[in-house]
Amino acid sequence: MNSEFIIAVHSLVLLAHKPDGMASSEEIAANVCTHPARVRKVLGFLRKNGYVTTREGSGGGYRLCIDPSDMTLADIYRTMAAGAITPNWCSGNPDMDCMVGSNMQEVMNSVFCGAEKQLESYFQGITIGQMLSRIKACQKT
Amino acid sequence: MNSEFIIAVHSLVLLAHKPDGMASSEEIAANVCTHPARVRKVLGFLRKNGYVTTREGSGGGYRLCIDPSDMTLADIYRTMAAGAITPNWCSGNPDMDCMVGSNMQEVMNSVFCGAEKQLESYFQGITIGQMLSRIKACQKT
DNA sequence: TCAACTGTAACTGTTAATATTACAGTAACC
DNA sequence: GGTTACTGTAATATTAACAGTTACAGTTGA
Repeated sequence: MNSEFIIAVHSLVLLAHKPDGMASSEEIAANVCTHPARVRKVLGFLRKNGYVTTREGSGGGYRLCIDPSDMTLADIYRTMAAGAITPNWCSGNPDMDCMVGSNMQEVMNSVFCGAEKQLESYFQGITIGQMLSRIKACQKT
Repeated sequence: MNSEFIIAVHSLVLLAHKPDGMASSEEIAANVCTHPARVRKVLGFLRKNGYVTTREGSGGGYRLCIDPSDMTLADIYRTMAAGAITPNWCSGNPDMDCMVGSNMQEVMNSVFCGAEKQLESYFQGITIGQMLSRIKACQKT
């Protein structure tokens, strides 16, 4: 899985946890352990998809604009990492003579298409709100 | 998904398709479109796990030693690519003060652990024999 | 006007992945 | 018994992907 998915999820959980639901890229970056510029890039995507609002200028930052219990990891996966488990390397070649070699790409593609759906349906069952609950549960123990 | 998984699946389907169930690394490599040395490395793993037998020397090569309908992609995934969708990049840090930042790794880990299981159960439903059938179906159309 | 932000693009360094080379070991065949 | 055709494996390029960083223009509040 790519790290932008992780950064997005972590950022949203953090925003959901903050009482005022707001934080700057610098504050988020320190919590995630990465560079503020990366956070800005990732949260820029989330803004374009309507998950957060941003305010530029002094005192600005990012704010959650969807109920954490309405936002699933599947939404974030589709936005930030769609196709992440499908390999970018292909075996075989449609132009070759052999039946196996020439059709493998198509069959492999359908296999991974199904795998993506399977993964999405799993992520569909996990919300940002639940992630926060799990974190609270960790804290107690 | 890593390419070794692809190479393994492709090689096994090819072996299952061949009338004598046998091929050399060079022949497989040409079909997969990679280098014979990579094929030998991957099929070495498969041999250690009992999926193929090898014969060195002249006239040697690789031979399938399990019924294609008994071998699932889950078996191959576990052998060649276990943990492939779990990110190697981690956000947060257990030592930090913030509840979110300090527990995110553990929670994220459990999420991807579940995702792995989900993926494996999907792959469990696809056998090498089925892959070959799908390829034959492609050919006809 | 200054200070604190976001939005982006460009660049760098590092790691991971793939391709390639090389050679020792092994078995069949004449 | 020598030659040829293979596997096994390690070492070494070469390339692509990824995370980190810098830089600066644009925006907003005080």
